[in-house]
Amino acid sequence: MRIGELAQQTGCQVETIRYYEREGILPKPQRGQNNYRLYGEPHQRRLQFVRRCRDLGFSLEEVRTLLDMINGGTQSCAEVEALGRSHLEAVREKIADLRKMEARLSELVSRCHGGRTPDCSFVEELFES
Amino acid sequence: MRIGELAQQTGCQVETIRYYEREGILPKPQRGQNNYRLYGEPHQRRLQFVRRCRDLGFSLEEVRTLLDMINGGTQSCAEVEALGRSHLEAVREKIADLRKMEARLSELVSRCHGGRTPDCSFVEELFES
DNA sequence: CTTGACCCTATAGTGACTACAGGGTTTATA
DNA sequence: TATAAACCCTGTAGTCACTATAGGGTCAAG
Repeated sequence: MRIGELAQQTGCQVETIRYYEREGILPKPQRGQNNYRLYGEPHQRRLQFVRRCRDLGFSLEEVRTLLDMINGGTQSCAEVEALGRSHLEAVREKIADLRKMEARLSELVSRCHGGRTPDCSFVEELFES
Repeated sequence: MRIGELAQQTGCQVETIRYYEREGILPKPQRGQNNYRLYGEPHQRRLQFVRRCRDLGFSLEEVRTLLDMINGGTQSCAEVEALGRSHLEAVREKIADLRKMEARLSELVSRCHGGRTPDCSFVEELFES
């Protein structure tokens, strides 16, 4: 199939697929007489793997690492697990950060009573505290 | 004070301060005979405002909007509140996203029992599901 | 005087895309 | 058959919010 269909099948943009190829995340596919890329199931499965990892917040570098582990053929589930746990920890930290942000924003917003007053506690606190 | 001291006082990098000036977030300061930037308290207070907004996850564009509201002199606390609430909502959505991510990662990781097995459920699920 | 810290401008790089320019190929329709 | 729109290609630049580097000037302390 051509790149447009692969994009549809995987929910990944055409341009992103080309980007992944340039970055070495996807191998170069075969080409037709017209120089169009031609993809088969292995490419599709690999791209779906990449997208799932990305959806889980893995960076491309981490995805690359995972793919290397798999393709090395000497994949150790312990290494994969370690990467997964490390990333899970990062996600939890990010959640914690955002929760702090949320709490502070909630507080600031709750002190807003709207209106056309020149004194806005939201702004005042950000300027002073 | 010079830029290095302003950086220290505000916890903001020298290069970031220059960047903010280029982006129009900070007004151009006066210069000394040596062409060094010279900052006073108004600049410091403004930069601290910018940093606090950034720490709360506001984009530079949103910061710019807030500053315009304030400097327009016709600031309406309702507008500020609206921006704050909208942003708070975005933060909550991001948290929800991350929570989903966390849950999925937790699930995948919990199925990992380590070891040198060629069958890694983590990888298998990402390739197949 | 020397040297290291500080300052300056201009420009490029980061990560993960996304958009655009300019041009070729395919497909569906009149 | 002709046409127009959709699709494909490569190369390059832009997005966002910084961050780093190159090359050069100024200041302050020893």
